[in-house]
Amino acid sequence: MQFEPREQFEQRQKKLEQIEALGYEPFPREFRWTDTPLALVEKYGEKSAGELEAEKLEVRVAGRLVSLRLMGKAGFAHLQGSGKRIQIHVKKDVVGERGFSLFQLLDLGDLIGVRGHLFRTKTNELTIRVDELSFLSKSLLPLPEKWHGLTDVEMRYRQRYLDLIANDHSRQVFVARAQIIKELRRFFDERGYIEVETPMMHPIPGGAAARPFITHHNTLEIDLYLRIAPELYLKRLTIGGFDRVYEINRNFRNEGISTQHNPEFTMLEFYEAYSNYRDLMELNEELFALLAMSITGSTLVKYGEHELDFAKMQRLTMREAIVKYWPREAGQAPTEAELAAPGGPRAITERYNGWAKANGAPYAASKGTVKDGEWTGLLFETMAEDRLIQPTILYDFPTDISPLSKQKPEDPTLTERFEIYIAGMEVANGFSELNDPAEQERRFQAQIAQGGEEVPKALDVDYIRALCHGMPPTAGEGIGIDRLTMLLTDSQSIRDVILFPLLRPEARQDSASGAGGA
RNA sequence: AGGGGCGUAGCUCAGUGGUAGAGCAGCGGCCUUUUAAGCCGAAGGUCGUGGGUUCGAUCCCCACCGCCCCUACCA
Repeated sequence: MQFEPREQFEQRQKKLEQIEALGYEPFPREFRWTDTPLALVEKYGEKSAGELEAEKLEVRVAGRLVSLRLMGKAGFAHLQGSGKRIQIHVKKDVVGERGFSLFQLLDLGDLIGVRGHLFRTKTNELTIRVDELSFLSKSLLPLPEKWHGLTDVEMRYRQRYLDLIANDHSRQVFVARAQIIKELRRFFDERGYIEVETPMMHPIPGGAAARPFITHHNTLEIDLYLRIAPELYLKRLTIGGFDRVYEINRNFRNEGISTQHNPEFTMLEFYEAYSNYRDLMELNEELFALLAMSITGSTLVKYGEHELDFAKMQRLTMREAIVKYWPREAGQAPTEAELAAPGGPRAITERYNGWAKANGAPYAASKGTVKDGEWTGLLFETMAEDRLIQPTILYDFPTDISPLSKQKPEDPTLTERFEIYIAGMEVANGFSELNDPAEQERRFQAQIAQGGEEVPKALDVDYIRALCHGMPPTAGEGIGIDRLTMLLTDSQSIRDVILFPLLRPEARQDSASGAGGA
């Protein structure tokens, strides 16, 4: 076991031995505390020096040493815990010879506990006069620099614990993430939903279009796929009588990595029997406003250069969005009727691409797609998606790109499906669930016939059989928790809201590989 | 995968074709109300890795590794 900086590592190990020689346990088992640093600041932050003197309250607090100013026979330091710091004052004539020897052997980063009482210094800072010092754990490696903190992005991701110690903002983001998930649970629990867990390893990966990760089960001697969506299992549960279910957990998609994509990401999926997609739209408006309010304190949320208004959501059909965001420079915008006509979307895409390619604008890459609905989806993505900054419900998706959604009764080329776009990101996807087993089988077969890496290779016969047992009319939706967290914490990269985002494993260059005995 | 940028002390960063500096942290010394503590002293680097050009490379060129951004794939 040997890590850089070697010299400091060895010095600190020696200090640990000296601490042990003083009679302190090097790795004690517990510390009984009365308050966290945060609790002290909250409880006594307003009390005057006189009030504190009169009460002479004894407190016991544990934390990490994050600043240290030693002056001969006394010293000040800050203990960090619960995201806050509290100053301590250690005097030799109070803690005694042994206690002060310990204090002198401490390094920034060490974990200690103190017993003492509160007072205010000359500069009026709330401080603990330490009567007794407890050694709790040694930091053998130095903390990042105290003033600039840790800014190296790579180290912030790889060694997130350092980021969390050094950067309070980072800690706040993950606290907010936890609150978001808690609020989501509360929201759905209150509405009679039951939380479930469905398999992460699927024999047939379904419920979305994505390339899966492959793994293997030894005893069964079968390949399994890390799930790309829980959808098909959750719908089996609505068949089983769980009329309102949700699951919050990871999905895995073997795709690229970007500021908006991590190979494993967290989704909330929920299903509500006897409702349709319009009901979900209303539920979403309520949910997003409530979340914004409870996490940020307002329905107006700063995100980068934008101020997002979660109090209202614009609603647009996909065709309306194409008409609305059609670039003026590309000539006359198509009409919705043209987009609805057979062959229309393809002709319109070709017209648009002609202009886009001549003018260096993004164009709709066809990659072998042929159906009208696919052209429509491409057109939307090309010209409208990243312009949907304010929360927008985009609805009425083409059937061609919505294999699990129920068709609109008046227009079978469209489905009762919507997605929510905020800051140009897709954050939710919901629809009236297709529960006609024959139609579902047709759509699956069509997918398989079309082929492609993102499409299941085999028909999920059990799912079709489940539908044959009768699924109630149901509306279901998935919400991307990582992206939602980005929006509510003003984070520009998904890696800033995932504690340990996937990075390429670092090549071991130092001797740390010899740490096998740890 | 393609394009652009970055990689110098443990951390945050300067810098130059003649083998490197600052602040903080660390080490030694002084200091019992300091707070980015101060003062004095000493130490710390195969300048991401490997080639090449050159009398000489941390700097110029090439390749590789890692990270970031954009594009592509995708939610």
